[in-house]
Amino acid sequence: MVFGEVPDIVVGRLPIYLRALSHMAAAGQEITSSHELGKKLGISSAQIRKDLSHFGEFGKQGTGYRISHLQEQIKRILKVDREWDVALVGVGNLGHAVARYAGFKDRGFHITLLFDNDPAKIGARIGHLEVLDSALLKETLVAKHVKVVMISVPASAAQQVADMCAEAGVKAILNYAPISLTVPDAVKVQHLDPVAYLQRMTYYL
Amino acid sequence: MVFGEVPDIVVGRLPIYLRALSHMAAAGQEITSSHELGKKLGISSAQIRKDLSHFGEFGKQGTGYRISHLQEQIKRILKVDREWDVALVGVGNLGHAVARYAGFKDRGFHITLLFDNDPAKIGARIGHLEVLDSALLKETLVAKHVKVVMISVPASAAQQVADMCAEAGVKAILNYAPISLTVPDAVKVQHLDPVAYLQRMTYYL
DNA sequence: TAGATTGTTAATCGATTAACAATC
DNA sequence: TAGATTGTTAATCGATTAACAATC
Repeated sequence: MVFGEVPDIVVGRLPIYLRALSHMAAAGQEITSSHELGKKLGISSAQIRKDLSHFGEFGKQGTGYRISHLQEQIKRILKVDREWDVALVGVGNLGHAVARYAGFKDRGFHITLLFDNDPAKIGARIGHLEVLDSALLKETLVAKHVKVVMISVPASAAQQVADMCAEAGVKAILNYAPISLTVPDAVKVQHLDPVAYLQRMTYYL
Repeated sequence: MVFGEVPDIVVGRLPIYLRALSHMAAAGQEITSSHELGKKLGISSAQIRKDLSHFGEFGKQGTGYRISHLQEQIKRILKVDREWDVALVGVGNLGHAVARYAGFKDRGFHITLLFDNDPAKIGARIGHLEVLDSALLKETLVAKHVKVVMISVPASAAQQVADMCAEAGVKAILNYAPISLTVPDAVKVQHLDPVAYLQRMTYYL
């Protein structure tokens, strides 16, 4: 049933649904139900139906959801029915691995720019991309209209990089550095700190 | 004030608080307040005080929190006032970078075992660790009493690895593979899917 | 003391769940 | 038709916030 204020927590579950649907599709499955999906994800079927109802009606009573159709719809809602150019800043150990990771392309993201400030890395090639000087970061992001950036520089440099991204008109930052970034309201940030997730689990041990 | 059922969402914020406190401490700061911490993290001061109140009283009226003391207390609560042995399964691109990442050690985690099922990788060394055959995974985890595992194998193999970990008595799994794992209730899982986070942000673009 | 900040309570706000009519 | 499952409403549950007495 639609519109306006969809809770962020609902938006956050859509990629999870999409991921599960992709696996079902890859296994040749064509139809699923809120019950099946919920069981697979450890979420109640009611929640899945409620979440989806914020955006429209995608299923059929008595039958469930056609997987390909639901995938298309969620991709459209999340705006990953296209391909976003992504810049990656910092190509140390982790950044290098991120740059080589093949899993972005078919889920809506294309790494098109690499940056580092280490003279030993600038000019090097990773795959078919050349590592550019971070000094060119802001102007290049502006020139190429890049809206999505991944940051994998050391924690000490991450805020500064984020500031430059925000000034360059970037709207989404995925931060691999173990530090909480502060950005303007118009910019979204997600933090990817593996240790924080580990610590969250050790509480229960 | 204290005990029993602390909401998981509260537990999940403690590592974020700890991370911010570490940065303050590293900058030489000795005291902070719920207001300052909240501002830095984009969280209300009331929420921070409420969260902490689940575990005890760590501050002083009129003054705030002594950073070193609050760090110690949160580390104790999260059980990272010790060092956990961690096994890493899968040392491809990403796993290799994870194995070399230096940021685990001083936050409570020590990677002590590496596994892969690729004959070309088994026996190789990464840092001072030798890559072991995944065929030995279960028995080795049992023998070494490993409770924490990171999985960075392809999505197609992740569930199988998770199953073996659960059987081996592992209690916490950090999953880098882009798939939702199903595990027994006694096992905690956290998923680290960068693309899911990116998709969550493109919704707002 | 005056100012500041905690820990806690109660009120508000929002998210999840249960239930069911509609309908495939 | 009988069985199944959706989309939606209302009830429940839980988390966040506002406010303030206590007190450093």
